[in-house]
Amino acid sequence: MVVMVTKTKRAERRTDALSKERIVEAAIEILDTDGESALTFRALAARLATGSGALYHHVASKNDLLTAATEEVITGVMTGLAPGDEPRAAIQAIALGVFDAIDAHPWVGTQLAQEPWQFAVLPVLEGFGQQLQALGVLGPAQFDCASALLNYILGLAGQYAAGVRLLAGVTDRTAFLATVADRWADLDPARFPFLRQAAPQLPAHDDREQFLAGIDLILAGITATSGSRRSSAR
Amino acid sequence: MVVMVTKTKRAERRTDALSKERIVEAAIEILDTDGESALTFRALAARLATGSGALYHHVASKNDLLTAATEEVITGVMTGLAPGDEPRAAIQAIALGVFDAIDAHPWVGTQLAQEPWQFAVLPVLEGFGQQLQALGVLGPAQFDCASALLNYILGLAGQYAAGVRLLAGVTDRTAFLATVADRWADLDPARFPFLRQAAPQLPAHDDREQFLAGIDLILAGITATSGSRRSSAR
DNA sequence: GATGATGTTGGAACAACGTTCCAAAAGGTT
DNA sequence: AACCTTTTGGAACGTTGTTCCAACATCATC
Repeated sequence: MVVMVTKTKRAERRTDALSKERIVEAAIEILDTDGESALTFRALAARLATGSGALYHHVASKNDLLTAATEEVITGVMTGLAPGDEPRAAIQAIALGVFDAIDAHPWVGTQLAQEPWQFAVLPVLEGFGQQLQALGVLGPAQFDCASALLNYILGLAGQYAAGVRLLAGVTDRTAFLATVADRWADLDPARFPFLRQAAPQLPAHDDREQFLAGIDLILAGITATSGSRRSSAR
Repeated sequence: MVVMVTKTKRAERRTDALSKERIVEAAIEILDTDGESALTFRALAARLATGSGALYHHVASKNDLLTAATEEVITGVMTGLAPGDEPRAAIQAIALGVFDAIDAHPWVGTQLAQEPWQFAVLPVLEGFGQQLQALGVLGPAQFDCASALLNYILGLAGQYAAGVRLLAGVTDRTAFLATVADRWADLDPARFPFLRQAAPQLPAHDDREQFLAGIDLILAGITATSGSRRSSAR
């Protein structure tokens, strides 16, 4: 009983001690509950009952903070994956994991779309590459395919995050899509026949399902082009 | 006096008169020459030899300004396309047009990746949809495929723009990619075998070529899954 | 021409932000 | 106790988007 209080006083001295982990955790809470625009160093300092200057002893900048927060979410996604799947299923699992993470934390989508060279994307790209290798994709095509998958996800990340940003309080995504559909339906019929025709299916569609459809499309392309025969549709 | 009929005689009053077109034009010049961070209402007012307040009589907000500038560039791309092409070639032409526009104006990439619901993306999506229809893609798959192509482009747009932002003055993109490659080569071999192996080909690769490879991949997937013949490469 | 009405201009002012600075406090070591 | 290092927290700085408002220009009407 008495042995527990031996060393490491530093960690236990003050329960409210500041640390990068605690700051990132508080930042994620603010981002999740009040949105990206609510994350300011003043709001963060207020929540942690400290001053802005103290935060800068643990965090280099706001960019550093957002990067760390994104990293936290993405590594959580990648470590939670079941290994040993069939390559195609594994790729879908990775993609869906990122999608769900962005669905739960839309600010991650903004961050990934805006800073795609940050560390957080590397585990995703690595995961794609490994599975493509397992799929039998050869040489430089591996990187092309992995990059295509990643770009597709990053594009959707930005789109999804922007949608949430436009909602700004409205929790109903269907209502948002209905608004977009209305705008599409009012477009010039001569210039936008396709969008006018596609508008009705916009509010009804399932984001997650369409996302997976895109992944399957790319996977089908990979299968078609990387096999022994080259399907030149000319 | 009840005489207040508007005659809408918005004639040209002065040659140096302010207008939304002139403001957008000046904004594009600043964005192109000095980068996205250089575009402030003060810098814009200085370049147009006026005050910030005057600008707000023609432009609602900075977002409005960026949206208008992006629209200007994208409509320029879409109207410059030669019609009557074969569908697959037409899709590639649209994609390459957007890619080249982002290459020439990296801030367009930022804008598209960040605000994908703005008007500027609609002509692109419409173009894809029309060509897919011509390709014989049926029903809801049209929208899935068009959306996949668009998301891929938007993801690459953000990635490309972020790369330029990180360069910040260095004109050599190869040098930037070499830096990234070095960082990849230093990764943990146990966790990142694929990226370490892919690193050497990073500085050498052609962005435009890889971009087209991704488009071809998606097109191959479309052909494989939606055509009359199903190329089951199993 | 003079006169209002209407819209434009330009610069000062405001609130908010990220960031820096620094004096006080806390903690650890001798 | 005395000293040094790290941490804290709040004030202050410079910059941003935006608003406000007094001066100005333009034009239909007297």
